[in-house]
Amino acid sequence: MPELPEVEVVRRGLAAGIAGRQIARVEVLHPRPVRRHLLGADDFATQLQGRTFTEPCRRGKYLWLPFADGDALLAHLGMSGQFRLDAAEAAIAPNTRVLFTFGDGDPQLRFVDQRMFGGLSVSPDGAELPAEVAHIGRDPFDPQFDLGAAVAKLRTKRTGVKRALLDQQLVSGIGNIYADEALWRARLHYARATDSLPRAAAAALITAAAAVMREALAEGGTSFDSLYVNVNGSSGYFNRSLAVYGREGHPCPRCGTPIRREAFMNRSSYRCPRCQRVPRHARL
DNA sequence: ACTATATCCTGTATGC
DNA sequence: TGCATACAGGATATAG
Repeated sequence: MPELPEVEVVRRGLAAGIAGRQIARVEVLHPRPVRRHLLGADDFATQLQGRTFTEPCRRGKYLWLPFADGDALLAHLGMSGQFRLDAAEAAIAPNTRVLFTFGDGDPQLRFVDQRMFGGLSVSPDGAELPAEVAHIGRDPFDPQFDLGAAVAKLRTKRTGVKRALLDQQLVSGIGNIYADEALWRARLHYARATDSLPRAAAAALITAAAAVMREALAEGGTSFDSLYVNVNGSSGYFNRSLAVYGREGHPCPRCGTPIRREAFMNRSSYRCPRCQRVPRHARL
């Protein structure tokens, strides 16, 4: 759901909405989203009081909101996390988990998360790069992203190519939706063995993932329902441009063959059975 | 060391 | 109508 383009839309919304603002009060309405803050919800709220946000940062699907003092608020949207900027007097939406009130008044920052796979925590000295994010690979939007290195690393893996795309330590930011779209563009089956993939094919695959995510960002991200929205509560339009994801039975935009949905890693994978043939040596 | 699987969580949709 | 089940899937702990 929120993958790189969606998280970037949120980051930009936060840049406009909270940079430079000082926190007056934090209220944790549900403890689960702050479970990674090991000192507990009360400490989380107390620690944040009086801090001033600077420009928000992102790597892959991780967000962090640095403070002027060098620490940071670390955030992951998980499956259904949202940041919303709402007037303090506006009704509290269902599944609102954490409220941030600022010294300058409106708007409030609200963290809403239905499934609570995401979460917030304070990362000491995390302004530059939180320790919790250090193991995550650079994403394709990162100026220091190294395509050659990513290709080399992918080809050393002994697994299927979709697993490799979803591995955030290899290339970050890609989730189930953009993995399927990239595989379709590169005409690869998800179970194609990474170690049998020619260098050029691997490069084309990662480049396709970057391209589809860039196009999605330009459309404001992908959304199927109200679970992914920007800080204003509205959703992007890229789902209109998806070739295969969520399109079981619809014709492949390239060859017209009906798209197939298959179980994969406890979730779904969508592919064109003609453009993306089962490889001789499939590897899941 | 590396790869694969189970787990967390809630709301919505579907089947009987 | 009501209850049970499937599904959405990101990241990580744990198992192999």
